[in-house]
Amino acid sequence: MPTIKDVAKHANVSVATVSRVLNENGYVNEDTREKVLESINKLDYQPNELARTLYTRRSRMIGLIVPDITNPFFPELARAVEDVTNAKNYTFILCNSDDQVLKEKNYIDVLRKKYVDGFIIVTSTLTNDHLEGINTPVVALDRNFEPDIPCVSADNYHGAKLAVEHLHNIGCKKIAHVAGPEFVMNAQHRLRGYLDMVADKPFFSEDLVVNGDYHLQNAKEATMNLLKAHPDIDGIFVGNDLMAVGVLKAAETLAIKVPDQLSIVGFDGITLGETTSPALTTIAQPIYDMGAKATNLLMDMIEGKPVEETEYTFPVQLVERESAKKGMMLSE
Amino acid sequence: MPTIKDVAKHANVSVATVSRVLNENGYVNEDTREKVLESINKLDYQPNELARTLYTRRSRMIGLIVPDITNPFFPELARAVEDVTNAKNYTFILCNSDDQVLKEKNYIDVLRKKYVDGFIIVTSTLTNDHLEGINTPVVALDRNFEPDIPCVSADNYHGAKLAVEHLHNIGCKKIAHVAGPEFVMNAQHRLRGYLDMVADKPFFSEDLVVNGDYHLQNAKEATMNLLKAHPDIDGIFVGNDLMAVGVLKAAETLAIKVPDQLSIVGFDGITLGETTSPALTTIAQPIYDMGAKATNLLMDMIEGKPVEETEYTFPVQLVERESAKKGMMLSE
DNA sequence: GTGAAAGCGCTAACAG
DNA sequence: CTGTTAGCGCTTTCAC
Repeated sequence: MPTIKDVAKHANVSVATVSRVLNENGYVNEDTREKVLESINKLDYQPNELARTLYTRRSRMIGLIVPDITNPFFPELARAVEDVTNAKNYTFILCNSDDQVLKEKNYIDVLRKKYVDGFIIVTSTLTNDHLEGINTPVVALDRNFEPDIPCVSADNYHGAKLAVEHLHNIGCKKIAHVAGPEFVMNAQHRLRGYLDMVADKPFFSEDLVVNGDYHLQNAKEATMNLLKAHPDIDGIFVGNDLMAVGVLKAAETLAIKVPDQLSIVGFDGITLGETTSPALTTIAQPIYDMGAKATNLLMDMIEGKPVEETEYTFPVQLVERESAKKGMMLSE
Repeated sequence: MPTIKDVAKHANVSVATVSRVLNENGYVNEDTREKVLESINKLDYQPNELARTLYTRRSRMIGLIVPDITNPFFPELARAVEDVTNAKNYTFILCNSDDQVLKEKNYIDVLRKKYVDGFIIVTSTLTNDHLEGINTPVVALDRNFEPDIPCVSADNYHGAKLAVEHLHNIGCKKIAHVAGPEFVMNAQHRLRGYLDMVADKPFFSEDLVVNGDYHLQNAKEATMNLLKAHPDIDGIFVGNDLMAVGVLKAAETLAIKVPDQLSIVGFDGITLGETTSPALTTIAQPIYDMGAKATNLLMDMIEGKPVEETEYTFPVQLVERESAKKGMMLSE
């Protein structure tokens, strides 16, 4: 691999001059410019990013930290981040935290040592203390974790209300909620949305809310218990689509027909929801747009552009598929 | 951030000495060692990986290139790679190629400039020509693409036979195949396995094989056409689980009952297959083990250990769930 | 306009 | 055993 020195020698100039044409910075005679460019071409010279980074302290890499890469929501998000970073000639590094602060911290440490230019973090457990002394730009995605860190997320509260409202509209008389982990901000908002819709209804009692931890299996088990204790539940709003699949499974196991006997509405709008039987009615977030927005935002911060807002909330949307339909109680 | 110089000054030694205790290499007096260690602690010094890399040409990073991060198979694989790289103090960079040589090449270029120590590549389109001049270790995963590149994959051919055999055993009389892309090696092997089992059967005709391109939607459409043309098909071996979900969908759309009227066997053993209704009978690969093996293999190559074998084939296994069951034709 | 030289933070001869 | 020094490949003052 040729170095800048080789190019300089070949073109009969100094390395400084080569560097100047490389970075299009400083004066350089048109003729020598041509000469240098020619040498670069001839030698197939590629600047060494690393050496560059060592000096400039910019690596053109960003880190994306997500809690669970096997939840399809995050690959879809990652896909957006990838496209934007690529388009801007950046590289992104995907990190999986399992929602463990320790792993998050570790990744941040490792990546900072590699001079990454910024982080996009999906986290519930990280606080400013962990970020202390980091002057690397950070944007929060999907879950906001510190007031002064720009955050891109969906309108979780409103989405939850939308979901419950829909279940109500199609005639459900007793609506339960399978929630995400308590420590996850968006799960809280979704829960709150649910509660604000049903808390004053006569059918409501606190044990209509169970915890599924954003995991399929946990959701399935929690739902089995829920449905056994309350056989008259006819609608469930589930905190995310992955868990909703678990709820679907639970219903199947108990031989409860969806949507005839039980209507289910999920949250997220991941592709997985289209493929279940019945296909999942859900509150869809603009996943790709959110990922892209977060990435663009981060790039702007990296490039020193001022960030106007600190909170970007994306609208959500009810997607009617099969798991929640107007049924027999339509007349209501 | 303190540098090695700061530590040297603090400990009243030269940078060389600090470097020596850092790398545990060369002689250094126990007392001065202590002293240096103390300074390192006091200053909370962290060696700059980048500067190190520039000199050693080793970055402790590897690249993982996969064709489609939104196919759950690959996150599961990535998960294994992540765990192993972390355990060995490496970082991995995930790249998505969309099965496009151009993107693959581009990623390889970019990452090489960042001095990554090795690549794990899932590809069908890359050839040695593209890797020419790369003296970075490479291992192929899931799909072998060049004879002299070590490859970790599953026994696709045998798995396919297993699948067809199972369909046969439970009484299927007319077994079709939804294949993956022709240019993908493992898809070829699976197709061959199928053909070797059925080519001499009276029911067989070439149009029992359709192409689903390893995509859910394509598989669904292809299957709709297939089932319309051959309503008497009672068993389908599908090239991967993702497509099998599409096949399930197709059957549902046509009001064909699975497994009562039609048995379906997939391939891969991804978690998604447990969550469909009916749950997917499939040929499971040891996905995590394969990912881990490939990573360990790559690490060994990076560390200069000799590689004994060049082909690591993992056994596959029939996982019986609900989409293929002994049905009415059991008596056969 | 262009080149010499210092330096980004670290490693590895080479002396002593 | 330890320090001096020359790089790794690039960028950027500062002279000329």
